[in-house]
Amino acid sequence: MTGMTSLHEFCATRGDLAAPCRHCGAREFNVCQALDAAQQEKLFALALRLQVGKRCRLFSAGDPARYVYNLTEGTVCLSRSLPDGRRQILGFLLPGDFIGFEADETHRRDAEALTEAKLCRFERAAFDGFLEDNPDVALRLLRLASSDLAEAARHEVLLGRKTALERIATFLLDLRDRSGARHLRTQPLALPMTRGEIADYTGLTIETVSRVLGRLRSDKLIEVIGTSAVRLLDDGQLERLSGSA
Amino acid sequence: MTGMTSLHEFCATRGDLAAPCRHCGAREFNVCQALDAAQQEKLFALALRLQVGKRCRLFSAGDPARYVYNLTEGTVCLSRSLPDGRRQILGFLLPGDFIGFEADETHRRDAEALTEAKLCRFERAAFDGFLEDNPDVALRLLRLASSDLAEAARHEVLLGRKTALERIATFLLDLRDRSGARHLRTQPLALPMTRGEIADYTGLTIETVSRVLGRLRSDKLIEVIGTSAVRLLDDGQLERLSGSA
DNA sequence: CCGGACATTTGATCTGGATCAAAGCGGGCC
DNA sequence: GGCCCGCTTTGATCCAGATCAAATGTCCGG
Repeated sequence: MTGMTSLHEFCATRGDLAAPCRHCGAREFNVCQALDAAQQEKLFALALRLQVGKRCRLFSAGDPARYVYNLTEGTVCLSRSLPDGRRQILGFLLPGDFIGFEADETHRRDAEALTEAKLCRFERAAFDGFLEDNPDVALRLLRLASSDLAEAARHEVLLGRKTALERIATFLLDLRDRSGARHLRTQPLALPMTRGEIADYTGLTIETVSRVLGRLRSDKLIEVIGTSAVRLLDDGQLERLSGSA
Repeated sequence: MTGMTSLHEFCATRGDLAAPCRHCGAREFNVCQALDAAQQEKLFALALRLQVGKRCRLFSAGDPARYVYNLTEGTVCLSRSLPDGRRQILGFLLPGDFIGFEADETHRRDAEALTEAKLCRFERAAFDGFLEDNPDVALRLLRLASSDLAEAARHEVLLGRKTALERIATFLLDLRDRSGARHLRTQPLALPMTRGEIADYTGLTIETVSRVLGRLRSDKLIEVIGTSAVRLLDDGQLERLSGSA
């Protein structure tokens, strides 16, 4: 409990009072992408716009899955932990990512904001209803879930078979690509997560993450800017070091 | 290429010549579950029943995703490999599992039969059409994809944060549970995969897998029956050793 | 601009699992 | 039923990354 903000600190605005979707940064991604005007209006009527602070826990594994979310600003991480506290971070979510959809009524992961974040929140029941009325959206979501699955597969390869150096190179390149796809700045590339969070994503320790970043820096493959940004200086070499191709 | 059978060795029967769905062992699972009679008939009309031999590669990462499959008998493994040959097995599929659905037009994984296997194969385009006409099936598939994602998350925890002993205990308990859910025999529990495949699933080496199984055996937590079966002798202790609870 | 708490880096040592190297063995095939 | 060939087990050694232990930054609040 390190000063974690909680649900009652949400600063919430009703859908009809918030900025309309056409100004939303996440509009062109994922669920919201390619909704027609009528669909968008209906979906937006179900939405509650939220802003949450750094370290805010959106939900925890085991919680009833009452809501689904669409991230519009900020970074959120999904993780799962073992009873003794060891944690595996499953991924870092960026604006446009869809969060919290579960097969049954229970969350299987923890979701925590790494930065201040803004989200659209939907009641699960209402969202399910929307999906039933809009099968094309359900199909889009199915495609999204499939690409999440492909991404999980790449992460499993990273965790099961890559060396520390390969893991960090892969992490940096992936983050750069994902950030770029969302039109976020990639040079320098923001690292909204701590070294500890990078460690929990890559299956390493803080010290190893730090040492590998140090080595990449002294090899002039990256420039480390403060503690929360890097510049990738040699994509080709990083690619080679990533082990993926 | 160790005697791998390939596509032309498929022994294929047309849908209308094969045993009807009502005798299919996979009928009560996944996609086929709870289809009404009319839907089942339509879907079956699209199906080609296949039988493939041990080591048969169904598809490889990078292949165009022309078909989706429903496994009805046997075991199939999904994997991804690095260019230098290191392999990560993502999961072992049992009868009832649905295989090969992709977000775009390309497979992202390799799929290989570990035993002789029977499958229903559907043209991707025809299957997509069926989904459009049957939104309830699309929703079911979406739910399936979500639980696959939850399973991938558990596997990421195993690969990123568990010890060798915890990995093997987890693997054995999971396989037992999954086999049980499909009404397969669990005592003794069949291990249709080699030690090398267990190693590639758990992110370990063959030697470590063998040593850990040896230790579990000498601790009287399992009985090793030949090379392809085990008996779990102390679920509570295995559970504790699995690190998960 | 300063202080102080926490994040990060760096260094020394340890160790779980990998790697290298031989035996066992099992089960498919004739 | 016997004979291989490849799988599996077992043993000895090694090493990448973990752990333990200090420094050093850095950023935030006052």
